[in-house]
Amino acid sequence: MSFNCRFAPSPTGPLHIGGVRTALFNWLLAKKNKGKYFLRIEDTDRERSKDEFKNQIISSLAWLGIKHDGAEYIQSKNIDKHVAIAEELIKKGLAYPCYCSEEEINEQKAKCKKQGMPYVYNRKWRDAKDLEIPKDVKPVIRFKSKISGNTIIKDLVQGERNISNSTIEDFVILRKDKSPTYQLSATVDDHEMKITHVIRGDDHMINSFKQKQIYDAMGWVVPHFAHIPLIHSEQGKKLSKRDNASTLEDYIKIGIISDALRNYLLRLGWSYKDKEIFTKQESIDLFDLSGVGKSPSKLDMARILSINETYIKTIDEKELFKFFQEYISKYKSSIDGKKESALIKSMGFLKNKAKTLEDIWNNAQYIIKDEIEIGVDDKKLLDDLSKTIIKEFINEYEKVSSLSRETLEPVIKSLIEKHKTNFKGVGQPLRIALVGSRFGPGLYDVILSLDKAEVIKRLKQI
RNA sequence: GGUCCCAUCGUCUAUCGGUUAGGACAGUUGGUUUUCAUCCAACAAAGAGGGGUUCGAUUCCCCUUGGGACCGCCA
Repeated sequence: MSFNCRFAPSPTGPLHIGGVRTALFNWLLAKKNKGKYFLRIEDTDRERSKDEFKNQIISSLAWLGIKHDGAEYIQSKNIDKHVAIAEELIKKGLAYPCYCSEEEINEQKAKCKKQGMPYVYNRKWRDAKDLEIPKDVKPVIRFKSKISGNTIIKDLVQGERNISNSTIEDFVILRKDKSPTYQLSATVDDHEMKITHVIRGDDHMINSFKQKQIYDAMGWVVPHFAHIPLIHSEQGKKLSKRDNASTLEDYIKIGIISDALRNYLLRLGWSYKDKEIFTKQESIDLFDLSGVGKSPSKLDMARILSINETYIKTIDEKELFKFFQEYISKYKSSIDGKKESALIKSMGFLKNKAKTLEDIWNNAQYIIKDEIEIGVDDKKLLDDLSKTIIKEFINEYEKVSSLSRETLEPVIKSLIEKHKTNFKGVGQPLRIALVGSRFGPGLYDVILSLDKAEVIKRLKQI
């Protein structure tokens, strides 16, 4: 059995985190089954579709490591085919022109609302041989939906779903300007692309019932459907663009790395035993639609940060620096080339204090910036004894020829003994002078991460 | 309002009729430590309610309650 999956976003806005997960699940299912995963840009809403969003969607998915097979499929390029199918349906008597004006439709809706009844198009033109065709109205083409019986979809996630055909109206497949609507275009394209598995959000359930009828009308093979539960906001509602942290970009810009987000999204609505961390390969091997739950899940920023932290701690320093550099060049500022080697060396301890790449950026400021600022509270901690200790440290430090933790330790220890204090008594003033804050990396890490001249310069400023 | 759907710790989830209901994140407490963190350990935390079915229900069925999705010439 072949597996052809697709992700079909519309380029009318930045890529949504729910969409990213849908893409991930499609990709995973395809890869697991040695099938193909396609990307289809559904740009038939000409007013709202923008190239800028299309490009952003493609690069966002690339960032996540989801690569589509072949070139991306642009739906608007296939409009002629969609229209041709609509005409075929008309010929077969399975679609028909509807001459209701917008006002007429609106009246119907208002009437239904008033009566507390659900609105369904009244099928006025379905078999309207006797009706006089109005001259001034351009018709839309409606699909002749089944009136009686039921439509059943064996959903791979939701199980068997059954709906009475009477609740499905004769939906529009061609607008009055002859352009195809989503229901038609998506169905025709899925058929043409030989899509075997349609994985999409649960909000598409009704569409699948409608689309199944088009497949049946055309005598096409109906693909398998899998409707995955939606991702909810903290308020428990379908995530919308208005919610904060709803787009992929929102996560990238705070320094979430791609593997971590992939792992988080994978575990949102899907699970495999007690396993929490999945490499990309593991996720391909282990993914299965049977592991997808039926109930919607809420976004949990704390969990995202935690998984990100795990990944940051796990990956090696060089790779981490690569991610870091990529991140700051886009969202912060690029760094002086001279600082690079110091930063790479420091990733090892910097990452222990970070949940995000942004944390690393913040914690590395003392290396990145030439001038450090000492906070007011920290400045107060620098009393006369501190200043004496700093002066004495400078004298000893200058004498050390090869700098290492081993050569530095005796210096610190002798100062502790001389002033009958503890590590904090010596370490804190030095850290404040070098980092600008009493919170920071371990003292030896700090001293060794800076040039000797820089250390002396900063200490002498006190 | 109509149609459809969902329901285990605060959150993500495990359990596919028999478990002291497990794990992870967050939380609390304690320990390690060079500050902050990390790390380690412990604690606390759940089957919405009511009926069935069954020797036995979190698990199967029904009702109630709560929540959600859809109801565009958007996709």
